[in-house]
Amino acid sequence: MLSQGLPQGAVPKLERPGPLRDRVYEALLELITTRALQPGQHLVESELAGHLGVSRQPVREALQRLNTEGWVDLRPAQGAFVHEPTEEEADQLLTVRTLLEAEAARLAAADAGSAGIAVLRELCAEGERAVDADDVDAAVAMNARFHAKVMELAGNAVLAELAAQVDRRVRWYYTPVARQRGLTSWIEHRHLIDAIEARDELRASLLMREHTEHTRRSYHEREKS
Amino acid sequence: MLSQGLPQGAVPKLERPGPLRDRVYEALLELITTRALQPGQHLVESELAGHLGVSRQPVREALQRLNTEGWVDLRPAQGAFVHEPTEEEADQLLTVRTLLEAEAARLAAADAGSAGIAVLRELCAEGERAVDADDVDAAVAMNARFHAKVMELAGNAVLAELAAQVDRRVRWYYTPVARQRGLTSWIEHRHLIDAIEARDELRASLLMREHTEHTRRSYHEREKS
DNA sequence: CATCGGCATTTTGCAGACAGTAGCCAGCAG
DNA sequence: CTGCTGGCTACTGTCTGCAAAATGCCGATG
Repeated sequence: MLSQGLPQGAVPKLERPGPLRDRVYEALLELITTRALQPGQHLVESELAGHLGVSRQPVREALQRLNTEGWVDLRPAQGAFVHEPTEEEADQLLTVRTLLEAEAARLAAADAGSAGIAVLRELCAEGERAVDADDVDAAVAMNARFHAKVMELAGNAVLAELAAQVDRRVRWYYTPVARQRGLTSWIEHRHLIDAIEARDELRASLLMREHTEHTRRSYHEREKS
Repeated sequence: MLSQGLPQGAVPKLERPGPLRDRVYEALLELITTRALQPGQHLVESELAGHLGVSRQPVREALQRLNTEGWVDLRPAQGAFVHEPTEEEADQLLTVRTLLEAEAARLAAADAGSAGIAVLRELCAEGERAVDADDVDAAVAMNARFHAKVMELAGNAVLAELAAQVDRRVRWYYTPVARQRGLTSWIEHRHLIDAIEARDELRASLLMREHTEHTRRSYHEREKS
């Protein structure tokens, strides 16, 4: 009897490696976002396959997905290239992000429960601690989790999925500047939570819009220096 | 210097069959949107491959793309199933569409040229003619082109791409009802054009929001009958 | 010296083959 | 009759092999 003392939970589904293509996908995405693969670089299937220790097929499927999500450009009969973000595209992407996040804030304000608000406050506090400790990586991570939680409270799965993709790309483009503005960001978060708690949809939406627009402004200011 | 007098665009690039996976993708998408493949149906790779006269590989890649775009659900080690839209999801999708279209209308109002507005009026007139002729298919097609043109005038490629995906899925969900309301729709289009021409961003945005919301209302009314 | 044509290499696109696994049915013990 | 177990089937996931297309280079030529 092997199946005797399994203490409940903790073993949801017996850790399976999952489809290879997904792991390849995540590996490549990691390499791209960390700039290990630079924009414009030519990605050779067999090269990646050899480097990751798999065949070309999973690599192909991962590249297909990265292509539809806008991370790589797949030119027919020529191969995959890491997407090169232009100024214009970055700006447009930020516009869309502002739109999606503002709507999420509005929806969250419309029907957030006290439990969700408590979580937001907790995340916010944790983020501020990270900033105080000068732990930039942790602060960035907490920022992402905060926005994701707001999105979750909005209760719109479609919106959440789109925002997740857009957000990730925005973060890719704006990482340098995003790492800069740590403190003021969390003050704005606090105000946003207050608006959500007050069920003030309009104010929550405007605050979030302003909040994300600050990123754009920081970027353009940085550009001058 | 050969590349001298090429009057920009207009060169069809010598129609080539294009990658097989793309054609498979479009074929499958057509089959799904036309309900030839019903929601929940199990798609067997070898079956599709045989039916289309190609190998499994292009089919797999097409399914991957359809999966990331939300048309099919790809359950590991079990295969692909046509996505089954739920009431909740359809509603959420419509919310997002409203959001994107309204923003597009605002942006279009912000910087549309007279040339673009002329095209809109032309499309509108053509749509009305189709309605008068009771040509429902043409009217639906013109409606899609009209919205696409507004999106183009917005000048935001990222927004346009997202909206294109969302719009197509919305049309899939709401085809029965969408075919109904033909005439009033074009009156609203006219008002929208007026607002864009007047550079009235707020009014354009609100009109578009109202316009797309009508679809939701029509759907819920239909539900009762 | 510049340019054009052809060749070789590289890389993708596609097809077929093999292994692993989930689901199902029959058979059997209780 | 019911519940379990074993094997079977069909499908997916992955790997390898082959042919076509594009690129870049090199030599030939005006």
